[in-house]
Amino acid sequence: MPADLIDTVVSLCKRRGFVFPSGDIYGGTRSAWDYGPLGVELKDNVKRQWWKAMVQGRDDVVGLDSSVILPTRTWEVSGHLAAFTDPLTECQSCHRRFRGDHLQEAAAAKQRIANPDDVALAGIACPNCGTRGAWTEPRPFNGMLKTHLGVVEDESGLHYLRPETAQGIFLNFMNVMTSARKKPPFGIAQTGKAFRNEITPGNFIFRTREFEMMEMEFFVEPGTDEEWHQRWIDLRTDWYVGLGIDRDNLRHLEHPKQKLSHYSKRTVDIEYRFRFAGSEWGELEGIANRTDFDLKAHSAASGQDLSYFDQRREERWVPYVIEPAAGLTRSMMAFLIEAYTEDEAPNAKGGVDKRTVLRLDPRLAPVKVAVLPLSRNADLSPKARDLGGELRRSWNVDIDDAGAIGRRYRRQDEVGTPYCVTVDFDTLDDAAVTVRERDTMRQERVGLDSVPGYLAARLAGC
RNA sequence: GCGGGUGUAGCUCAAUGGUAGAGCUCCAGCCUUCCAAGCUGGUCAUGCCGGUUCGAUCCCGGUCACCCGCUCCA
Repeated sequence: MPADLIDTVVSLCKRRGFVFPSGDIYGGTRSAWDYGPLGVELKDNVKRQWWKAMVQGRDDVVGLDSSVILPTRTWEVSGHLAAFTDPLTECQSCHRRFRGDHLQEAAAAKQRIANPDDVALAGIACPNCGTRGAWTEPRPFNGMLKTHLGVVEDESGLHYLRPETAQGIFLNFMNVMTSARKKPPFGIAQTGKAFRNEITPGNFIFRTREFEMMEMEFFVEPGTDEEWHQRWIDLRTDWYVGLGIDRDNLRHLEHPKQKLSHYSKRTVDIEYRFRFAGSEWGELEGIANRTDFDLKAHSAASGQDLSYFDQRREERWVPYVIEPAAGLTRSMMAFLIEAYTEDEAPNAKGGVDKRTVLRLDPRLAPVKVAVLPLSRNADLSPKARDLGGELRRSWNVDIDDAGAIGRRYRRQDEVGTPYCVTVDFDTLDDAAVTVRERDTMRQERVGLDSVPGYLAARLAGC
């Protein structure tokens, strides 16, 4: 395994059309990536597996697709406008940046001053280099991206792009609960884009300003929330393992109390061993107990009752919310890194070659089957196209008749295609083909008519 | 946004103040070709803008992008 595993995978992604830098011909734009032909398949497959596990596979979760732009009031009430607007100041000596209010709070506590605002920033020494009072004027740094609706760019048209998809779920809580005839415990799930004005984007598709999330808000009776929280932590961890992530490359990180988000009572992150330069682990998903914070806040601000009438107890209560919130592009990256392997395979010259294989779960593989005519001669290509066309009704299929057969096997291995079907000269006589499996390189002769059934048995759930 | 570093084909690496080369990849052709084979041919590059100069990929300025640091958190 290469030491610079991430670099190797990133390079593979660009070379084979998984991920391109966005706006490449204009020199690229900071922190944005486009998903190429194979990348969009892989990303959609991850999303589909999440949806199957979280929505279609359960009778207590339903789906939703809410809009990116919501009423501005949403973000005032949710607390994001306040929480995402941090006054940042920079030490002009060492150029480190700090939260101005945090510096004042720390100094106030030290000097036993009640109100942090009474502490002058000019008197505070830089925690990094010790220089006193070399601070720039604190400037608000807003983590939300702004846009203006309407033809006139004024304050009345100011809107924000959602920094999480969850709020669209809270706003639709009553609509969904009554129309879908659900009652707690039940959940609402959605996937979609979210936007954050990150200070430091980077690590390939790990942190970007525009990103895709998979979120589910699970509404439960107060008092049962802690039990449900733990259950979802386990379920979500098992999901990654079930799709091929080694349990040893996953860990749970309990958020310390003082670092909890403004809405959270307890948050546990599922982290993956990305092996970044600088930090080994990176977050895949946060599972938060959001309590009744959001529903209560929106209820109070809108005047709409967002409580549930419990017929059994004959009383109203506002549900607590357990939220597994996953980064789609982050888990895609984790699946890629986990799947990347290099081994050795004999070549036609009698030597040994490096063989790169993406051992993706077949459910995630961008291409399920490759159909390879051994030669372009002897009418093998038309035969292959006929077979490919038939298989295409069920799966994403690649037909490749260019170059040596060994090279084409290797190409498919590199992008994780689980099965290759080779049409050879004998096919014309015996109406059979060779099916070759990615992981074992095992080959089996299968009659043409049996190929769809043979593959269907092995690609169940794809 | 600030500091430091880096920008030559898709990748790895050359070279030069005066026509930018190679290997691999990729594409086409030949070959009854089952694990990156062989032979022939082909496509593709000095990030962008400006300055100095007869002439700039090379020197200078700006800009953009990337990498490292400032932890933002899906």
